Amino acid sequence: MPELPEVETVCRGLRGFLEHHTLTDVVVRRRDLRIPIPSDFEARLRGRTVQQLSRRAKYILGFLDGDDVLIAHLGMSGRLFGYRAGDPKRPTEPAKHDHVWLRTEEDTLLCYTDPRRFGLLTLCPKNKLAEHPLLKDLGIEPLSAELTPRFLSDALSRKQVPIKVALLDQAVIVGIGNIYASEILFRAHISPLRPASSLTPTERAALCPSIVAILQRAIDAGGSTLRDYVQADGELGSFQDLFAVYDREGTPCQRRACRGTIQRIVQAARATYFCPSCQH
DNA sequence: CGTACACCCTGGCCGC
DNA sequence: TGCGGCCAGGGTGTAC
Repeated sequence: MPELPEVETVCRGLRGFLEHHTLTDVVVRRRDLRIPIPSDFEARLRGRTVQQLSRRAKYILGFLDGDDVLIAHLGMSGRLFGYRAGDPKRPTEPAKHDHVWLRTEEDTLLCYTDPRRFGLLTLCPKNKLAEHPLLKDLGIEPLSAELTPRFLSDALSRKQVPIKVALLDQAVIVGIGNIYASEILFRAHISPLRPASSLTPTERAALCPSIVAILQRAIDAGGSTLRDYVQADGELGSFQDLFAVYDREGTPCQRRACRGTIQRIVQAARATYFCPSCQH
């Protein structure tokens, strides 16, 4: 499900439920997620107060009082829902794929749901976070000052893979997933088929503002709602209405004065959408 | 080292 | 209605 804009949206939505609140109850129904939930997970969480929620790449990090950080990843199909006491939508029984239920001292219920179980929930001591295997090789945050034309030039000049595949590489820039990679390249007028190292300095420079603009606009829209993705409070994201190319195979290119038709191709076993007429 | 590919898992949809 | 095949927003282990 989630790329950076969706994870950022979920993280922001969860703050009102979790930040400065204490976990009073932890129930794990399935431990065999992508990484097994540790056996001492419940004991280490119970009674802890969430001091701060933040996002790193596509991970949500919950900094607790005490030694630990809660690490959450939503994989392809993971969701996190918060329900206040008295919310009519609040479930009384776990749904089929509700793997973890958390409660806070004010009786907020937090449900972690993930049918495909590509996501994960785990804990890491704060002083080992930087060296955690899931986090230690992550690249730069695209919505930070680290993203510069200079950085992109250096990083892309050494890569032989197509630029679309390079944008998905979380060791270079984090947070870009399969939807936004196509949208970014459309905005930058760059063909997804171009080897990353073949981009001219001008094209590499054009990529930076496209990355920022697409991700920021998607965050502003509350992320994209495909199939049944919803935010932490159940609201729908709307960036899917602004897709220029993703999932639009066969439709006319929206670019002014372009008469092209959006094509779907497969790269690294994943769908890529682009306009062959105005992306070169 | 970088790259290519299979695989992890469940569910929805489409065609027969 | 049932079934097989394909697809899905992510990430990793393995083989070259």
